[in-house]
Amino acid sequence: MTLSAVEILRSQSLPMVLEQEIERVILSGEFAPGDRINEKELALRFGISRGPIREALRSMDSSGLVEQVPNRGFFVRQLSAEQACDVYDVRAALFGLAGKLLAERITEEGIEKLKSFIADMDAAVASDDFESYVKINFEFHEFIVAGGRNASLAQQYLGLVKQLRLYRARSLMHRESMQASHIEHHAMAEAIIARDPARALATHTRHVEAAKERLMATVTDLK
Amino acid sequence: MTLSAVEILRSQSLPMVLEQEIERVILSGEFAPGDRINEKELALRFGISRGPIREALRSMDSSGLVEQVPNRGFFVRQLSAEQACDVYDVRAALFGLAGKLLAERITEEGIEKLKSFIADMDAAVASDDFESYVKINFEFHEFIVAGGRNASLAQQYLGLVKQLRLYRARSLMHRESMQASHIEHHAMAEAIIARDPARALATHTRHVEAAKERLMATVTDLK
DNA sequence: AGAATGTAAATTGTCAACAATTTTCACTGA
DNA sequence: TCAGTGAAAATTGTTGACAATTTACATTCT
Repeated sequence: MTLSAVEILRSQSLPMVLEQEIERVILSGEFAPGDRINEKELALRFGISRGPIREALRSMDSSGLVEQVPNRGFFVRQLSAEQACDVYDVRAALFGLAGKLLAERITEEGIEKLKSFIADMDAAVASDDFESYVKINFEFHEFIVAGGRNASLAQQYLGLVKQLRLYRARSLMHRESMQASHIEHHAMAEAIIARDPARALATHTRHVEAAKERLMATVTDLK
Repeated sequence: MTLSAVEILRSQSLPMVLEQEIERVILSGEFAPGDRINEKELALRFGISRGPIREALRSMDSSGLVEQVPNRGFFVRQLSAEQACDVYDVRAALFGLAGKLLAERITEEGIEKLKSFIADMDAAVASDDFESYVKINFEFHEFIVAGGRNASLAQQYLGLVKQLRLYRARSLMHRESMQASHIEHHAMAEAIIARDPARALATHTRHVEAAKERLMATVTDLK
């Protein structure tokens, strides 16, 4: 059921749209972590006044994408290696919960969908198609989180993933880690298909922890 | 090390202070869940214009305390029983992580502090002093979360606790559950003192899950 | 040359007014 | 009686202007 154009405009206020746009600008890397955000410049760019811009930025402050310093303005949030580790740990806990809930609640059709994700990634790994793998991998994780049917969890988790993109503002996955990561996917899927919540919790948590370790192994300044 | 008055004023902007004030008004129950928030009224109350009020509300929207409906304004967020359960599940996962981290990182002095919390609550339970128990219990939980030394975790966790106060806007703990709750505290403390992360994870997660079940047992409309 | 100082420019913080939308409520007609 | 209608009032959304603060930079002094 798709909403009509007018419905969308009704449900989306200007600052809400702005939020998505500014988010896009930041996550695209145009504004780098640590950069100061000039309100006037943004207002000019979108052809509106500073009021809605500030509202959108205040909202993004709460969700951890920007930081406000009184009288100095908004800055794109910068994540240190330690902070990124912290976020990864929280993400691991939440993803574990998502796996557990999914194991409890998944439907037969869900299991079929899950299997097709795994098969598609199998193919991508076999043909060393990194681009496809990253794309499917992303959808796979979204599927798991959405399948937990817990709006609070989904919101928090997605917020953390956005925050992590601020760390080094670059890809969170490297080609070399593709196979190792996918082996974990198999263990996760097995637990879900077996509808084993405890095992799903463990495998899903471990998957994010491993991703953290793989990423941190590539940086030198980890204290 | 306490900040000087001028330091505090430097670090706190008007909308930031407003946020705390409005939060206080909401959590105190003066504005009930579902109530519409009149911007003009708040502006008049604090003697300022609507701009900073709106900024503060936008921020609170992101953290889940209010909801904005385009052209209709801000409403105090209302949590259904199902939504409260969802939040509890997320909180349980985060608190489990806090326990795990604390078990890994707690100092000797931390362990002494932990023991004194337990002793104080033992005394409160023994003398059936519910008021004291609630107060110490709150500080005990804050201590655990802070001890995890993970800012992201602490922020998310505290946000969820605030959200839960919107459910029935009333006490999340009843006198009858004091003893049951405290038995769990002992198990948690044992795991921490033993510096056993896995057991800490399990006992802390279970503690919040049990709190959820105790609360939900008192309401009838749980689907 | 380099640090310190003072002034101008730029930027953020706040406000009051206006436009757009929703809500209220008296009125009408079946 | 009550659903429908339509203006009036109230409320939200947005803007441009002004005040407060910070930043940039040229000047001075050591």
